[in-house]
Formats: sequence, structure tokens, C-alpha cells
Amino acid sequence: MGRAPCCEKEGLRRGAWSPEEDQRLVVYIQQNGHPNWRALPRQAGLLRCGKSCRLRWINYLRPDIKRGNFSADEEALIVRLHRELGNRWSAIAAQLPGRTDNEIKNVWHTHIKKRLEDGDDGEDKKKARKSKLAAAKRSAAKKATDVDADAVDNSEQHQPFLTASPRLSSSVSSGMTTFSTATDSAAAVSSSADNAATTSHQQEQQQQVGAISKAETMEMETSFSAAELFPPIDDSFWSSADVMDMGLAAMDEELGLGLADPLSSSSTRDEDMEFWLKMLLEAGDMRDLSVL
DNA sequence: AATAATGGCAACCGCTCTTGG
DNA sequence: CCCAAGAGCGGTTGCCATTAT
Repeated sequence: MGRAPCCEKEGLRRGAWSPEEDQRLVVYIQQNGHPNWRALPRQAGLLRCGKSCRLRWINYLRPDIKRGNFSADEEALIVRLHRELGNRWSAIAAQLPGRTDNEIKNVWHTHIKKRLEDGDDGEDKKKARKSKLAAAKRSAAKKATDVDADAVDNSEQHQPFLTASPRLSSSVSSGMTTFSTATDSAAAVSSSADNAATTSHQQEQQQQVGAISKAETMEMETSFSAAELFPPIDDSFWSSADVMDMGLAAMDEELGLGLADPLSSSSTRDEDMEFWLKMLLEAGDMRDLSVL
């Protein structure tokens, strides 16, 4: 069976998603759905492969994504399901509302698998434990001497997903809520849009976002400019976009966005976030798409 | 303080499956 | 039934942060 390349590699962006791209994707899908992933990037004005867009949406931007640490129950369920289903991550994910196959896969490989393997001890595993023990001792010693810093450390340790994009990590107040990362901000935006149907997961998520942001805010006690939150996309991105069939400006007009030229934007971060929240809240039909 | 090793997560790659003409 | 396109899935890699030496 012949297989066409999933996308034209040339001229497409790769790597971490920028906040602009996240928002563009979220807004487009909320308004139009995703009937055709392959065509979506062009229609949404994104220089991304369709697969990349799909992955980003499925794993991080969907409104119903549950973030935060896995509970003991969830981990136990994963272990049980893995025993029954093997590496069928999507099937396992189907049993864990709000969790994605990618997330479960990562958790399995980085946490659960190791924990299970600890049953059959090898010398190096003993070493590792010894090392961990030493680290714990050091940590405890530090705790005794540095209580204030510890509060922040703990919040970060216990909420790893809330700083899931360390590369983009920043803390920003929107006036309505506080976002900690690009991913979180997008998720929170989605949650806001989905307000009427807010689930306990989403509430939990919002609480967690608020919690970590508080800690980060306390730690940093700094404010960020719009340019810091939405760093300018490199020139090649925008110049490439200019030659697209449908330019970004046209796309923005069609979508009601104002992202065609982020460099020219003099709006503040708060204004930007309020704009997006307003935009999403006004898109009344979005809620119907939140179950995608 | 500097460097190396490790952990953890997001994203990509390439294969299989599904669907429509 | 055949074929191609698109979607979905699982494995793997790359990169950054943290920890150890």
C-alpha cells in the first residue's frame, strides 16, 4: 500500500509550539472542528504538518484534558489495563477520562515500569535507591534550613504537569485566572470557553493552575511583557506565511483574529489574554465541539 | 563551580488501519 | 476488489531541567 508523505516537510515549522500557534489551532478547531487534519494547517494559517496539529490538539489543547499527577488509583488502573491489553495505549487511555495515550505511555515508561521493575532487584537498582536515599537526606536537610524555598519546590515537584513546558515557562495573570505555561494557558482558555459544561476535571485543573501560578508568582514576583509571553516568531515563519495561498491577515480576518503581525502589537499581555478569553467565550458553538 | 549523568516530557517518525472512490 | 489518502497508533528521539560527582 503506497503511502504519501504525511506533509510537505519544507517550510513547515517543527518542534515546540508557540502560544500563537496554540491559540490559532484552538480557535480554528473550536470554530470549525477538524474534519480534515491534512488540510487544517493551511486553513488555520499554521505552518505545521497536519499530524503535528492533530497531536497537539489531542494531547494538549483539547478542553477536556486532565492535567496533574496521576493518582494512585489511576496508576493502579494503568498497571491492570497494561497487564490485560499490553502496549495498546490508546485503549488504556480510553479507560482514563482526560488522559491521553501519549501521557500514559510517558508515565508508564518513566514511573510505573521502573517501579514494577524494582521488584527484581539488581545491584544497580540498589545503588539507585541508595542514591535516592542520599538525595532524600540532603533534601530533608535543606528543608530544615530553607522552609520558604521549599514551599515553591514542593509545589513544583508535586505538579510537574503544570510546568509541562519548561521551555516556555512563565507566569502570567490574565485578570480572570493565572496561567503558568503556554500549554496551561491554552488549556485554561479552552476551559473558560467550555465554562457552561465545566467538569470536575476542569475545575481541578483550574485550581491546580491557580495553585502553581501562585507559587511561581511568589517566587518570581515579576511581571512579563506581551513580547515575553508571546515571543516573536522567527522571521522565516512569517515571511513564509506571507506567500501562502491564504495569507495570515486574510485568515485572521476570517477568524476574527488579530495575529497577523504579532511584532506590531503593542497590546499588553493582559489585553491579549482578555482578548482571547473574550473571543473564546463569544464563540457560542464551541461548547458543542468540546467533546471532540 | 564545572561537568556529567539522569529524568521527564513534548514532539516526531513510520507503520498499520480505515474509508471512500 | 483494488488502490490511494487520511487518520490513528506505538515506538523513539531530542531537548531542557535537575541531580550527582
